Amino acid sequence: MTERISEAEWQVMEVLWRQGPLTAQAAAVELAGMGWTLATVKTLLSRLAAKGAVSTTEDGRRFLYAPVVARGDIAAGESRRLVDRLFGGRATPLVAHLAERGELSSADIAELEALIRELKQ
Amino acid sequence: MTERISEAEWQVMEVLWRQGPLTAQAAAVELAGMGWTLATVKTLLSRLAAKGAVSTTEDGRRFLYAPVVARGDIAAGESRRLVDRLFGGRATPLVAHLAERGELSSADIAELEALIRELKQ
DNA sequence: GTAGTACGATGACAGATGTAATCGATTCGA
DNA sequence: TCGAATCGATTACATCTGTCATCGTACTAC
Repeated sequence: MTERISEAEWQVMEVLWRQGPLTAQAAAVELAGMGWTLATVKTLLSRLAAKGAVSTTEDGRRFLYAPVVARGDIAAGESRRLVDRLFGGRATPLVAHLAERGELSSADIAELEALIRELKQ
Repeated sequence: MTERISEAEWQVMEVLWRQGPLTAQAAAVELAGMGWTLATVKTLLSRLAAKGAVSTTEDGRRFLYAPVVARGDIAAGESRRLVDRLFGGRATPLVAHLAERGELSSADIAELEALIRELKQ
């Protein structure tokens, strides 16, 4: 459960988080954009099951795969890792960095402003 | 130069960014905290040189290794990747997420507020 | 009932990564 | 001058990742 999830695996998790329990087949359809074969999707699902990130429920002859870990938990972990590694654990430099690089639109900035106001309560 | 830099390699880059050109020996001393042998540090430096992330300048019988890529460029790329992957490319949800998880101290929030004010000019 | 089809399981394989030992050449100290 | 120390280079090797093929089995449609 504390296992890392690779980037390809993350894509698979995404559809499970969005679409709830799915068969491998259905997941593959949902992942058509990735250009993977069904075999590849099955491998990724197996690996996710092996590391306890998804559960398998028998549904006749096949499995329904459902996410076990919450998206937010993984996202939190990965964000933390990045912020620790790249910005000494502080979020402000990250935001400053994104801003500096023009990665923030004025809409983003407005949104952030509202968020900050909210956080200050 | 567009090659990714692994996590272990990043640690090596850190000392090069901080300490300027260094010999493998000196870098290893600087990285003592990682619990790596000198051999490991040398391997990482070679790999970084192979992918063009550091330059090697002969200094007598050994090399001085210096960073070629800017820290900010790598950080930007990695941040972007993470934000794209986890938050649909928008920074606000990342900040909101960190806030939600209590990852932001009130000092952080104050800092962010100041930053936002600045960004609005 | 048998030929195809659809499952999950298992095996494959190359490239990246973490971690390190060893090697051939050189230099330096005694 | 000769052995020790030190370089970078080469080799090693297990694990992880991306990507997929194959296999044994069970069902489905004729």
